[in-house]
Amino acid sequence: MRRSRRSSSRRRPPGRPRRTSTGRLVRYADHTEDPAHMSDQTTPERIDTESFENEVFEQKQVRLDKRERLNADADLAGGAYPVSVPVTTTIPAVRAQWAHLTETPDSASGETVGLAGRVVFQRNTGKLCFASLQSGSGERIQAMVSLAEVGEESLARFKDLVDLGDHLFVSGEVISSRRGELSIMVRDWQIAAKALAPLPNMYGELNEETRVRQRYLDLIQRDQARINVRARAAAMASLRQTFAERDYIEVETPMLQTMHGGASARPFITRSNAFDTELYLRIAPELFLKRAAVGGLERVFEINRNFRNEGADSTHSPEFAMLEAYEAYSDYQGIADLTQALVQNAALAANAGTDRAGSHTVLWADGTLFDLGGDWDRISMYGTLSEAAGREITPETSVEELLAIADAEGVEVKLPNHGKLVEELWEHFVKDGLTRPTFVMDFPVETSPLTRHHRSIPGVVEKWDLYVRGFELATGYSELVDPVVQRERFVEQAAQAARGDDEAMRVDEEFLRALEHGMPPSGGMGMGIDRLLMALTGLGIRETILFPLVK
RNA sequence: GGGCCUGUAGCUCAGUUGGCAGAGCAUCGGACUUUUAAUCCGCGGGUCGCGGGUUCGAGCCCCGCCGGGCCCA
Repeated sequence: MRRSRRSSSRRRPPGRPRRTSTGRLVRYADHTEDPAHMSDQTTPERIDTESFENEVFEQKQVRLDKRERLNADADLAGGAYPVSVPVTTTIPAVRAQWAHLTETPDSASGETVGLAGRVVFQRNTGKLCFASLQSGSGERIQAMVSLAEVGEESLARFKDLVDLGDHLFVSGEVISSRRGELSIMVRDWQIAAKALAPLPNMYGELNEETRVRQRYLDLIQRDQARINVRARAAAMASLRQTFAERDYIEVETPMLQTMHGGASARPFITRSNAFDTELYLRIAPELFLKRAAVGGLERVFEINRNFRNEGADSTHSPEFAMLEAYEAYSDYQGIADLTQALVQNAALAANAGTDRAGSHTVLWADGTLFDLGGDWDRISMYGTLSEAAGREITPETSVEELLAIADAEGVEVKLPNHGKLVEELWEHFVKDGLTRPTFVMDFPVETSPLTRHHRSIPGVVEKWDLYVRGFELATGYSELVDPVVQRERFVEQAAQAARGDDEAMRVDEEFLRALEHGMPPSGGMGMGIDRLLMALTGLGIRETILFPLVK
């Protein structure tokens, strides 16, 4: 239904039509442009549908009208959006303290509390109204508004002004209802914040796109959405604690870089007005963390965002959180020990407060129990590839021979060289067979330009990939610290870039200059934080990121 | 980049062979002092993602574009 109203003097010029997520055009008066509070109290804001076709669907118009009524009889501190409400406690605290009341229906505590929550269910009868209030944590408590307790006027106002989705403050006695529901028998109530947009159905699920685009609704509506956020926060805190226990220092290195490096990936390009130059969003923090290591930060880590201008799917996001850590006088074996501890401690943190507390076995969203405990296997890339392919494959195996195998197996490799072929073939033959978390050790040299050559096997580098749940969760190295070899590797990468490999690195003179001052022998590691959460929760990457990039 | 699926009311979704645009919840009006997705009675609410085309007639068929998902490379 369309409401037509005469506008007051503050009529806006016609705004551009807004487009909803489904593409539907909606026109409405933009109340957010009001100079907030004074206008709330003084200016009637009416939607004018006659001259400007500002259209607001009925449910929103009803709420806009209620907002005005709330503001009309309130002082500056109150109205539809009061500056504060006098809470004395929280919904979870009341539930915890008075849980026993539910065992004896229709009982009273004698205690008065003030609390607030979002109205998620409403059951209004003639002289007794029920509202379920939900806290941010998802816990609920029932408010009961009775004619006998609040009087006719307050009850009528409640029924008139309170909608599903509003934040509501109630003050009253903690009781249990006749059905045993823990409740507040309201004596005073107040809108804590008026919702103009209607709450989605609280049963059933939002569709996947709405869950991602309007995560706030997802968080209001779905337990798992709240659990995911908390699991991520717990895992992050756990990572930092594990590092702190080992005397690591956390640093933050540049995200805007004049030269991107530290990984094989295509960068986002942006522009600095001040420097009048192109800048890259970093693809990895590695080259700065190594500068830190040169400077004497012997145990250093960073948890922050990287940006890679590549495809987005269920395991890749253009921006993603990454952990990198470097430890002087360690190596790729030592850093594997650290990585296992980081992940296992994070699993403990994710399980804290569940029935799996103290266990390394995590529960995935599909119901699978996945054991991250124990010591994880460390297998050889060339060894397991040879075994699976049924023929000996070594760093000496020729490109021609590898290409023949690839062709026979239908494996395509862009710009093939020995290293890329071995890695692709390994993924083809071996990767999918891994079920337990596994370190895959000793990679070909071509694809690892920042890694030290193996101490005893020619042609391979001291690098591992950690596979969990079928994807690469982390990668670790004995770091290359020889500046002469590092320069040779950069030059080779630059040649590949010149041949059209836009993932190859460029020669980074500033980084080389730092290395020439001497970096201690070190183990280094990088881990995808989003992927860690995927391993802990069994979710897709868009579920582990609170607000994933959407077009 | 290719293939398949998908977009309809505030939310979740139906929509038959091309023939008046539907349901549940939500909203609006009414009844109800113990409800649990309350119930009962009644009324509204639509740029069918956008733009073309075919047709007497398009939510449906065809073409293009946009958004989303899955699979493949």
